[in-house]
Amino acid sequence: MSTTPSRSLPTQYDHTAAQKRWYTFWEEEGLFHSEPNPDRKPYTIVIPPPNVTGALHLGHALNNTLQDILIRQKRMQGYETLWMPGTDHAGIATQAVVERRLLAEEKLSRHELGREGLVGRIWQWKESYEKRILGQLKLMGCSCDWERTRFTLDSVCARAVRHTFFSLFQEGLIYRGQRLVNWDTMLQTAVSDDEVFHDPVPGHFWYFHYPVIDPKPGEPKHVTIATTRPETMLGDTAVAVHPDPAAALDAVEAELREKLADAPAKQKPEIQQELDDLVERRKNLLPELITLRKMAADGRKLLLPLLEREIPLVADPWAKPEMGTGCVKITPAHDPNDYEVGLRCGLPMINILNLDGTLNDAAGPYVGQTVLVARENVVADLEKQGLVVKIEDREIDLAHSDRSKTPIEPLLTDQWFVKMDDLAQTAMDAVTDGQVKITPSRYTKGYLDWLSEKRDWPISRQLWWGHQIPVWEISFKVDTHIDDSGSHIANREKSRLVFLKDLDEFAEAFGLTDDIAVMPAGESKVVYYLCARTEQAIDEINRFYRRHHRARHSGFSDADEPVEPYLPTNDPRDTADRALWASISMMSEQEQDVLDTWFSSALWPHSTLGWPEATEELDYYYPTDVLITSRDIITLWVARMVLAGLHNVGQVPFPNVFIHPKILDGFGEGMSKSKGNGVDPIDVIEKFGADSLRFGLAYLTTETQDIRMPVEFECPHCGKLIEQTRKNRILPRVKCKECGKEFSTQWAEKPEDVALPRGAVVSDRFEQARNFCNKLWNASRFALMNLEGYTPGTVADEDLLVEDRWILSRLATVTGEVTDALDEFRYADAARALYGFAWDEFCSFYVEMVKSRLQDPADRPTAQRVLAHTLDVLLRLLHPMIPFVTEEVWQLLGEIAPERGLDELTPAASSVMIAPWPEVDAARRDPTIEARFARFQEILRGIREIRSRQNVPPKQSINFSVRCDAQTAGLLEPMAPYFASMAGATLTGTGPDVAPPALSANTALPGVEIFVDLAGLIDVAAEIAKKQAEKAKLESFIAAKEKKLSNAAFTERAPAAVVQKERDSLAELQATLAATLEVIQRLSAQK
RNA sequence: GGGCGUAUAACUCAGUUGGUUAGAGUGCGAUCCUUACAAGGUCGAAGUCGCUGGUUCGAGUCCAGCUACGCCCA
Repeated sequence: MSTTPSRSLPTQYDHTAAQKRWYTFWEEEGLFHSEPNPDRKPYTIVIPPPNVTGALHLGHALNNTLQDILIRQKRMQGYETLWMPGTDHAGIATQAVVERRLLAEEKLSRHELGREGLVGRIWQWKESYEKRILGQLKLMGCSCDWERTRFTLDSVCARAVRHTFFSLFQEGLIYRGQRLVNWDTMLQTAVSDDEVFHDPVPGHFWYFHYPVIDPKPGEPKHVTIATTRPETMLGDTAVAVHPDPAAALDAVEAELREKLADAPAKQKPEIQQELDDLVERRKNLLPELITLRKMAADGRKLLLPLLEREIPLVADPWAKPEMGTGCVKITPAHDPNDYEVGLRCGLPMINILNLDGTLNDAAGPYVGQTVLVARENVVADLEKQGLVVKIEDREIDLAHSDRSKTPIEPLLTDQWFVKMDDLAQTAMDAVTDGQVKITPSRYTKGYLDWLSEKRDWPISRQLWWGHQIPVWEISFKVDTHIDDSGSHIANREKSRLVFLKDLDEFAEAFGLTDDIAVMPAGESKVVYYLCARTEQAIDEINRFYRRHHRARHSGFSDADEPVEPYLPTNDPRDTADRALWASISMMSEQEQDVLDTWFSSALWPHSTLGWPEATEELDYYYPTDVLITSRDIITLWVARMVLAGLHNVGQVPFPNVFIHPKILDGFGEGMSKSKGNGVDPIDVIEKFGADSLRFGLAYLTTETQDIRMPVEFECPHCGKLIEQTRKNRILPRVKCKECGKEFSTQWAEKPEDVALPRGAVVSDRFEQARNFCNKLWNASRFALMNLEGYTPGTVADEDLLVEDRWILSRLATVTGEVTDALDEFRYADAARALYGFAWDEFCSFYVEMVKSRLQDPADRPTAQRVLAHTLDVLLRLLHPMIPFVTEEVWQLLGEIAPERGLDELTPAASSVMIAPWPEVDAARRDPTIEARFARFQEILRGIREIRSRQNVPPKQSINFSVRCDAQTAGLLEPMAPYFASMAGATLTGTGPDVAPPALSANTALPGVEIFVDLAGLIDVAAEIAKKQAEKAKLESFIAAKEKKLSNAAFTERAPAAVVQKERDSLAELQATLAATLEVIQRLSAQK
């Protein structure tokens, strides 16, 4: 590109071409890649791996922009910088979308397709979305080391998962147990609490009678219970009543009375009503509850209707005497609270559900029916028996699966868990002792609170997409055993199995290597779990399985099998071994469940670096430097990464966690595709450019506020923006208000909708950033055009003019501000500092002022050098936020000014991406110059304001004089040319003796009075009006100040400096008022 | 119910340890196609800092209570 820039540079920055050009350039130059380099300090960030479930949205754009800004800055600062990219398999979420599609498009269930088939489909999905996601990141300009891209389900991560599981297993931190889980009957898997949302739905409250068996005289013949899920009565194993109903009512009443006393008047009636109800209840209900309580103590039983099962009446505080009937049915296998009661009271737990949500054998006549059908039938049958007391309408807070959107059924199932006690403590300690710092610090509390509950982590998921749990189960015969002579005996204690008490011996007996661990499943010593650490160990277990299979089905005489160590011989030991093998009654294949996705995500900071191998990367890059993520996964992910890092590597994964804001729409709601208010970063990039996307997001990343971003549809026909509302955002097609034509949205499914052109969802929040990039582009364009004939050279201080010294001083200050802000994750501060400097100082003043000097052959070289240098530093400061436009300009600047610098000439780096980050040039800081310059700006603004209010035509030049002290006069005189070029005003006089022209407009500033000679032009009436308004304002300020200063309390107690400041300020105001009065008088005389 | 956060111009947001007359961008009004930039320039209007009370010489800022909204946990 050696043509004259002025010819080839468009006046509008073309982001599309630049993005493609420079991203390719960076990639080809290998600038994203990092290798361990002992000569430099490392700086590492691992990407929060986006789910392969779907494409990236604006939240991801924010998350990754913030990471790239730091990565690019640190790279410029000379660190060996690694940004580790990758994606997450997101078990249930991904399987759910693929299953939904399978059903919609091919009418196939996962069971019809089979495990292998479904997993194959999900891999296809993963491939296409991974490609799309990585493509989006590249379009955004992310400088990830793509050669190192990982996936949480790839072989490297899988190895880390197996090793982690194995060591936890070996340490006894993993167990299998029964647990009430949230069961998704559609996907047929447990889902975690985080994957459940509650939605109020209209329902009923049914009241039933349960008959009492053999009531004694005076005792009720039945107990009344209420339920929202009648079918669960089939799993009831008790009815509970409060152990001390009177005391419980007392407590509630006391609380209500206290509340009543404190309540504001308007709430009192409501609370009083509650109290009245309570009194009523005490009268009508309490005696019966007390009787029931006694009956429970006496062991009275009830007859569960329909199934005719005897169930006990128990006493448990879960039964609230102030609620419902005061009695509550207990279904331990299908309700979390009842489960607790079941544990406390030692009740049987009867599961009535099949995994698909139909009722099982335990439901008796209702077997095979779905929950809803069974509900109707149960109610109908109870009605026939006259046991339904009443039915109330009621809104029910129903749990739904976030994945399938179907209601959750609580279900008791076997699950795998990680014991969290010690692990959680390590993660808490890491934060309390400062090894890990969370910014903003307020998120620390939530992290610690959550971990302190130390709830065991359920890690198994009944899914097919994920890391299959590396566990195999074997069980031994309990009825017959083998004695030393090899004959079967019934006495277990004499069995050869006694040595299985020692797990080492177990391993030895079965010839297991160190890569297989054994754990007894419970007390019985009959069932054991084997866990494999490596691929080889898995093979070994498979061989183990085949051997057992042979031993059981063909004995040891199978001549077809290749020779293996345990072939039968006449050796008595072999006989014993044979007996041992034969004693295995069942050996399962590998556990079918997979691990919770977060199990593999937790390892991400070290698994991606090659752990458990002692790789050079792990040694060099670990711990990473910062984790940048959003607040909703602090517990799910951040906490688990910390404890996994400590457990596996012995070091925290990162010393810093930065939690960034969430992006909301104009209604304050989170963005999501399912709401239709999601903005695709690609749409923003196409319309505004990647730099604008990035700068706009960084500009809004403040510490406390979420980012609210009203969104609009962009009409593809006329480009008009149509405000998005809650109504139109869910329509498949929207009509443009401007041109009347229709366009399609993400909801378009019908062919006639799909055929319409698509309307992008955008936000004009990015306009400011787009305009800023364009402003920078044009200032650069000006510089490039005026650098023709640039000769490299240092600049002597005495050659610098006021504006040079001013801009260099400001540049030094801003460099410090931006560096500090980024160090503390204050992105918005950094962006705002740069925005203000580049636009209001560099463009609006420096560039304007340097124009005339560039026309003067004598001044031109110095002006060019300062201009080139300032632009150079500015580009470097802006590069992390807006990498493309800065690179575009950097390259052009490099052609015309390949060597730059004021004190020392330096050849420009081949890319701004690897140019050194600017250092604060403290020697250039000059507060005096900055203050003087501010004075100049004030006066300039005063003149412009007069021009404007007097409607002086822009082309007409005016004369002005300034009455001021000699020092200010000395400052202003050299600025005369700038008043001419920037305000079309000729300076005709300065100093204390300046007299106002006969007809003039004036502006009074502290210590300065400006007179603009407006003979023949002035609108006297307007001017007087203006001055009168000013006078009134000044007078009110003065009055306020005088009052303040006459207050002895103020002058005595406030710091002297503050009081003096007020006095000075009052004096200035009074002087200004005097000047204003003088003008009014003069103008009035002219009238 | 517990925790965290937010409330400042029509909109989106800044506002450091309390201290002159509370700022920016968008939008609005006026004006200008001045050869870097109309995605621009210049100027202007626009605020009971959610409400109530307290601390203080002084509160957008600190404290308490209240209201509204958002998020997290149960």
